[in-house]
Amino acid sequence: MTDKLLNSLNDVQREAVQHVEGPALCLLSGAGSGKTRVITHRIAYLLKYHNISPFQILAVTFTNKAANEMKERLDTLIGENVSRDVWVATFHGTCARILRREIDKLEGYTRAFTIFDTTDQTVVVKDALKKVGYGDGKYNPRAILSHISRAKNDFLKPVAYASIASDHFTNIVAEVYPIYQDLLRQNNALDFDDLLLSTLELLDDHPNVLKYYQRKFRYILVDEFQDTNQCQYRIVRRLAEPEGNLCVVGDDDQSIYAFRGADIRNILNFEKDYGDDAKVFPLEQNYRSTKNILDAAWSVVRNNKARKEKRLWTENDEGDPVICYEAINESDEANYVVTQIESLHAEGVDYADFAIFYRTTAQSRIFEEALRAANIPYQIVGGVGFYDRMEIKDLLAYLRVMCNLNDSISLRRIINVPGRGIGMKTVQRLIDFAANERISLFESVKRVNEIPQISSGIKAKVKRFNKIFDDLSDDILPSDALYHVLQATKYLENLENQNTLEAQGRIENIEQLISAITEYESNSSAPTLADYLENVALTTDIDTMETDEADMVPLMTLHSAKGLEFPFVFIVGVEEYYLPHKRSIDEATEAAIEEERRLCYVGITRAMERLYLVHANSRRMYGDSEHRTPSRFISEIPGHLIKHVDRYHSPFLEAESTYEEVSEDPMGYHVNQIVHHPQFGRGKITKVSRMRQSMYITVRFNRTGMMKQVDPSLTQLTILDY
DNA sequence: TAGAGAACGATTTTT
DNA sequence: TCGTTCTCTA
Repeated sequence: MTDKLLNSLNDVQREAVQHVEGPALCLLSGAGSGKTRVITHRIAYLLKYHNISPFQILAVTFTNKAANEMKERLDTLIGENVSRDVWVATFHGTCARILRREIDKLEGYTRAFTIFDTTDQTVVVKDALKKVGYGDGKYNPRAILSHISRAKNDFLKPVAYASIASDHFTNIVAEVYPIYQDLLRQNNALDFDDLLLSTLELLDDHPNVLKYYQRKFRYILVDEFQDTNQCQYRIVRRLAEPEGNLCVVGDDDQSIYAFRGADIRNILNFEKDYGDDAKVFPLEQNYRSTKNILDAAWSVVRNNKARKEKRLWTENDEGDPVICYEAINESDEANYVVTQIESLHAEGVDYADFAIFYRTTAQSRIFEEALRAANIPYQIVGGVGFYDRMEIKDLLAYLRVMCNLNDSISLRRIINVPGRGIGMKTVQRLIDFAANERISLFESVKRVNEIPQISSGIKAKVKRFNKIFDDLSDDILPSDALYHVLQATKYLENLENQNTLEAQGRIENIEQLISAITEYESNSSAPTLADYLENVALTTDIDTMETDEADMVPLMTLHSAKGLEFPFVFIVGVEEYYLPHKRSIDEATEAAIEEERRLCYVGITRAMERLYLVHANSRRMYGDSEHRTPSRFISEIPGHLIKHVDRYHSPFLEAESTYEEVSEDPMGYHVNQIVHHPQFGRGKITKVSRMRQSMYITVRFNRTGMMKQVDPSLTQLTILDY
């Protein structure tokens, strides 16, 4: 039986899975080297052969997507009965879950706490700025927020931060930070950083709590370890302290979130931190890309100084050279990509097998337009999230107030939504009253009668609003809460009356929200409003978008591309000022450029079969045309791996003109036949063609999803089915 | 209080 | 240039 679990692994993977004794384990996992496979197999191995209980395992990821994927793989590997008891969650999810049980041990919080997103945070910072007398908009709330966030990642509480504040701006931040924190507490709210920081505080200051979780989690696994910040690393170290097995998996070359506090030193110094206890396994065999793509990726990333020396290898084919297209301008760039997609699609490549990556979200527009014009279905991955839509935020704000009456930020959002005649002045009076009486805004709304400055007509309106929250049971189901709000506010009727296309879209979104809530309730063993809202707060995009179903070209930023793979990849805007980005160049530090180089590396290593690097000589920027030069990263790829083309010299298009599509090969092969290839396995014929005297059969292989052109006179294909 | 024009500012963003 | 946020006025 052991063999069955370990059979599908290569030697290093197997060793890593079986290395159970000795606490610290670090897997230096290159792109496409099967790390999720190792993590899941390791969990299965612990459960099956080391008698570990599933309750004792904690697996932490960074994204919900990764967590879900891991859960699914575990389900198939060890069965749902066992896998559901393994704690698999994101860092923030893990912390939220712990805090949901323990937070009343921290001063000023209750278990009904709300998680504030970036929008909420910005409102709070603006309030805090006003409070300390900088309400004139001189300071950018987002800049202040990012300083506060960074401070929290470094465990700097307001007092500690104030003592190190040096220049003018940080001194302002030092003034705002404590007020910001007070406001959060008054709202019974935590921001994303607080989830981590408060958990760490809880573990540090409450030995009983620490002991409980240390005993519980005897085996801890951390995915994407290169993306952990100091706080996250401290949390897992703490939990793993006694005997705990800490297994981290990561790749320093794929660390691209330094701007969010990720600290590459965590992975570079892991061995130092754990001394002789640390065992490092490098996973260097790549199962994803062609040799050429892998070599190109390496030739770029090797120029970084802050990295562990390693080089991926593969048994895959050499493949095509990297295609570097020099476009005249941004529309030529978009046209080229679309033309390539069209002609490859005509050869049988699915739209979903392509991907277009760009550095900045603004770049997506021209590609959207070009794709739309060419009637090619596409999909923006990770764009404006479903939960960021206005109508969804409004309705969820109602639910948030129901759950946590102290959440004044949400209350303020909805007090006049839909419009009910409670204006800014009235709201300000309510806020002032709350401040004077040292009560929450909700309490102030309740006691509106005591505010003389508010006219009796408006008082009635405020009372009518307040009534929405009367007589709600504590354990109201999220769906019932939503129905109650929709009914009490006539939100849908309001939209229907607007009779616009936009309103129609909003109504559809609300319908989607209803089904999302229903789905949550049927999936959850104990659905509560607080738990639902937590799920929403910690989910970026609606994960129910079935990417497998629809055949669309995905468009995304290089950041969003991490963890994914596609047969045909276009990286666009590979120019100085985009990649590396102007900001990073202006920073003039080695570290900033190295991060951009890693971003480029991540993009390159997504490609399985063919990679296109596209750059334009000129580009319209903020109005006028700008000259652009190819990225320095392109020149880091040696000549034999890359083929430079432009509008007049396109090798693949040229080749096509000599191709002639035919209905059947003389040997009897035809389209849609299922065939077996000695090396690649089962596949389906998508095209039969002739170039000069030779026949070519294009086959799409099931296992890899790759398209290959096979010469049937050289390779033995077995016809399996029709 | 809502809606229209001015003013601003434009990397990336797992949670 | 263009999309979002803010401010002022009807």
